[in-house]
Amino acid sequence: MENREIAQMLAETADLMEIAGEDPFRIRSYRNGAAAIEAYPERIEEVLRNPNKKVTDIPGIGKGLAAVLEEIVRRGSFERRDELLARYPPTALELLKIQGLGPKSIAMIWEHFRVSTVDGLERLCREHKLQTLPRMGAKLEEKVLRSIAQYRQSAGRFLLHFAEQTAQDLSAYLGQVAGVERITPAGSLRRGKETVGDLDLLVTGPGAAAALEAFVHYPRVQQVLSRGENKASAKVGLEGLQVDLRALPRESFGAALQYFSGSKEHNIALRNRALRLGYSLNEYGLFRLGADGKATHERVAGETEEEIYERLGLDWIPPELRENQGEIEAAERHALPKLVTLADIRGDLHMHTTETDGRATLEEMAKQCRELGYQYLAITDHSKALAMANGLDEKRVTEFAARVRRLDGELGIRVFSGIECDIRRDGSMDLADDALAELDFVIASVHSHMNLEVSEMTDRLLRAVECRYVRALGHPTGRVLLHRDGYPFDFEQVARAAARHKVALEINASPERLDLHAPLIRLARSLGCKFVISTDAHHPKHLLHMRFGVSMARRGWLTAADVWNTLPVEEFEKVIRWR
DNA sequence: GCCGTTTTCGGCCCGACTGTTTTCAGTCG
Repeated sequence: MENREIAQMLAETADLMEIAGEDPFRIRSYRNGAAAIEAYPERIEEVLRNPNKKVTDIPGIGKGLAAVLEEIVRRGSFERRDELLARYPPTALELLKIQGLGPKSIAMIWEHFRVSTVDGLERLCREHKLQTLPRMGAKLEEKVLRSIAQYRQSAGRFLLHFAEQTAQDLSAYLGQVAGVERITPAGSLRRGKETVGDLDLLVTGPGAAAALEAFVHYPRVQQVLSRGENKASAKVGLEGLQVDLRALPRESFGAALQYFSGSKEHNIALRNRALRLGYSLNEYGLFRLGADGKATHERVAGETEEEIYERLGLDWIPPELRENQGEIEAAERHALPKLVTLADIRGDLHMHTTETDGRATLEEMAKQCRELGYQYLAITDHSKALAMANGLDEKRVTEFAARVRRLDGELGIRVFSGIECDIRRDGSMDLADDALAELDFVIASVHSHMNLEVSEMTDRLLRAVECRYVRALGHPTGRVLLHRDGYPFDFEQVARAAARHKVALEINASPERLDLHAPLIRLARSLGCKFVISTDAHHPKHLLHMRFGVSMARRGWLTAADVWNTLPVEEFEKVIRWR
């Protein structure tokens, strides 16, 4: 079993314990344990098997959880979890994802109505039965109905990094099949879309058929949906991500890659273009049209994507741009932007340490940044409004900045002192000016009061952007993927102000946020904004999420020149010290 | 349940908001 799945089992049990009203500190231990295991670089199964190692050496794992881990690995569950699942149906966990309902309410709803599903909950709200329970009223019913609608929208989709991980695991497994030449992800994963509905994998080589056979016997397959000569589909993993694996002949690999990468809108436009030029395009290749207007068997392209685009009079279009948002016209004019790449990134400008809610020290984070080949980083812990994260007050800011200055240069990498400063409800900064003035890089972020009126939220963000110490606006929309929409505000107005005040908009690379997204990036760029791409890392391994932020930037048509943290350190320093 | 230890049990992040109350429980971050 994968660490991620073990962690999920512990976290779910913690949720169930919360519904059962158990000791909150014990629940927290389960959550801590889950986080520790998820972040642990080595497979827990291996650690348990190795007599020279102890799982209790992992911080957060003691005797109790060690026994639980052993039981999970041995039989796929553990006693406490089984007991709780006998008391509460597993669907009750789903209700926790409905905003406005917590464990106490879910327990009460279950006790009173024996309702534990989203559908059942919706009925209770519509029939105004929820408000018969203590402390629940009409407003809550409305809120829950809204949350249910939002929840349904995101159901069945998966975060980009989860889909990527599944693709990598599967590729490693299928790569061992003899005669497999290459395995390539297509679909929205290849386009770098922030969420993925299902995973398309293409496999070529003489062993492609054998790969299909191996795929349906992949140990993590939960359910085989279909199995043909050229394609197999299955639900993979406990999470049930649908994977479609297609075996392809080499001569049509490019056509299939193009076809299955999408987007649908891009492909429709491309096929229309092919028709106008006297071709027919499908997943097997680009074929010449006959005198009758029907496709002949004369294949003029198909082995690579490049030759297909070329035949259609287009430069090759990077997958991230394939949304039929002007990329075909630009490719025709040879005017596609030279998109920013991961290799362009020279620093990471948003991360947390053990000083607040991060899991590694400032030295550990800096070392990891150096290993990634960066020239610089900014340490940006939370400010005091985020009490739950042990945010820094003015005194600690000053002390911490001094520590950062001492460290700067010592590890062979520039370390800038920074803060992720909360924007208070009225738009003022959570820290006094003289504290902010000590820092090199101030990110202003909203973490509270997210349900203000549009005008109030807009004014709040405008005031933050106007603050002379602020250099970047952190995760500007506040969205959390599959969980919460961004707060409403006049983005255009704020972006204009950011451009005017030389405040960069952050593209937050954390897989749960990926905020900003493509349409807003393009809009902001057109208004003259600059950007930073940062990971918001709370652990050294989160620093590797930079690639997701770069994908978002590419989807937003950005070049290296649009992104501050592609600058060499001397130039970057000039940019942040301009006032 | 973990941790650190004044080695055997006490402490473990908490403030603000919301909707429901009429003094606060539950939720959120």
